[in-house]
This record gives sequence, C-alpha cells and structure tokens, in this order.
Amino acid sequence: MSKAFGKYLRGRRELRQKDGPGFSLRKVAEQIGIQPSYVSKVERGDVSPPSEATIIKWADVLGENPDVLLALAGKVSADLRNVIVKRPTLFAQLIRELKDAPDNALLRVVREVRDGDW
Amino acid sequence: MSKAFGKYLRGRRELRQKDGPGFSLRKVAEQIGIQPSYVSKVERGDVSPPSEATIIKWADVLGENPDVLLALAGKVSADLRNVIVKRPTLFAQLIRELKDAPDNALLRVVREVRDGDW
DNA sequence: CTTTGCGTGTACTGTTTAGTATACAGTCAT
DNA sequence: ATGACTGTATACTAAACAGTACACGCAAAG
Repeated sequence: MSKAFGKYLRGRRELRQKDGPGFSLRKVAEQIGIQPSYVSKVERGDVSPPSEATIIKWADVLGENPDVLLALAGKVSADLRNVIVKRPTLFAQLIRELKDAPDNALLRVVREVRDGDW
Repeated sequence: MSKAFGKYLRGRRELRQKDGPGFSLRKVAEQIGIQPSYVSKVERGDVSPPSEATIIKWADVLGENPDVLLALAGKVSADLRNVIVKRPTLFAQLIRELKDAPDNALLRVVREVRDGDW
C-alpha cells in the first residue's frame, strides 16, 4: 500500500485535469482499461500498486516516465531485469559498486559509456 | 517452472554429495528449512522456483553465488532492486546503455568505478 | 528381514496479487 | 429537480505463489 505512489499519480492527474478535459479519474481508468473504483483506491494508497503492465499503461496515459512510476511502486521494469539476469555477476558487481556513488559520478559513467570508444 | 534452475541446483548438489556426506536431498532440505518433497520438485523443475528468501538460503547451503541462482530463477535480489529504485532514471539509462556492451567492456567500467578517483 | 536413508507422487492449504461489480453521495449545469 | 459528471465505499473473487503433509517404492547395511 505504498502511499507515495498513489499521491504522485493523483498529483499528476490533477495537473492534466486542470488544463484540459479527459483526465477525470473515470476517463483515465477507461484509458488504462481498469475500473474507476480501482484507480481511486490506488491513488489514495488504499491498495498496493498495480501490476507492472498496468503501471506502464498508466504512465502512458498520463505521459509520465514509466521507470519512475515503477520505482515509486518499488519495482524494476522487466526489460532492465532481463539485462541483469543475463549477466548477473557482472551487473551485480557494477550496481553494488555504484550504490553510493554521487549522481554526477553516475552521470559521468553513463556518458562515458554512451560515447565510449571500445 | 523454470527448468534450468532446477537442473543447475541438482547438478551442484550432486557434486557436493559425491565428495562428502550431508548433501542428500533430505539433508539439504533440512538445512534450508523446507520439505524434501519440495526440494525434489524444485530440482526437477516440477514447480516454479521458490521465493527469494528460500533461494538465498539454498545458495548458502550449497555454497553458491546467490545472484546467479536468483538470475536462473529470473529474479534480481532485493538489495540491487533497491539501489535502482532509489535513482531509477540514472540506473535505467546506465543499464540500457550497457545492455549490449561486451563482457570485457563491462568489466572495465566496473574496475574504473572501483578504483575511481571521484 | 527389517531398519535406515534415498528420492518421488499425490493431495491439499493459507496468503497474496490484482483486480471487478455495484451501489452510493456530492456538485454543477440546464 | 433531473441528468451528467465528479470521486468513493463495500463486498467479492479467480488465479498464482509458496509451500506442507504424508505415503510410497527402492536400495544398501546391519
């Protein structure tokens, strides 16, 4: 029943709702393909966050970053999981090593890798 | 009902069993704290892999790398998940970037980070 | 020949996940 | 004051998860 997840979702939806129609709880529920009552419960943290698939649709409807929403729900997306699962020791090492690295260090590594000259 | 997971476990246990006692299916079950019949079913891929907690005990008993066992079960350990969940965009970027990088490139990054001079 | 240890087959179970279905109460416009 | 929206409360549920309990058959050892 992760509270922050629901709060975030409600906040975001209300923003979209303020400047344009189609973002009532019911409309959003319909877009996602779930019941309004369920959206209500999730947004108030009355139930634990939905499945990964539903969270991704939700992100899609609200125009949010799915990785962030999944993270707020305490989850990691299946595609990232797959990458790790294919080379567990290597990625486990790397991630543990980077656990306490500051953000800018992390960013440096990302860039270094992106335009890396291997 | 992941087949490879069970096969691997059985293979490993049989190795330990060959050169020393205390590694019968029953003994291992007792060490882990689960039923022998369940160990049997898991080892033959008759059921889907156990919970993370049980897999970790299992690794402990057999002296295996828990990350590898979890990976064979298609899972990522909670501590790694936590690291990612705390900075989802950064880690998502990094992992996706490294998805197709060759092993040695990955290793280089790991080392670079380990004795990094930030 | 029976006890001990080995792995297995069958049946059953509590808990969690991931929601649905339906009814209800307030507000706003017509 | 009715209809068309809002959001919410309550009750229920199918399927998956994570195993347990117990009986069975087979070998080897005493």
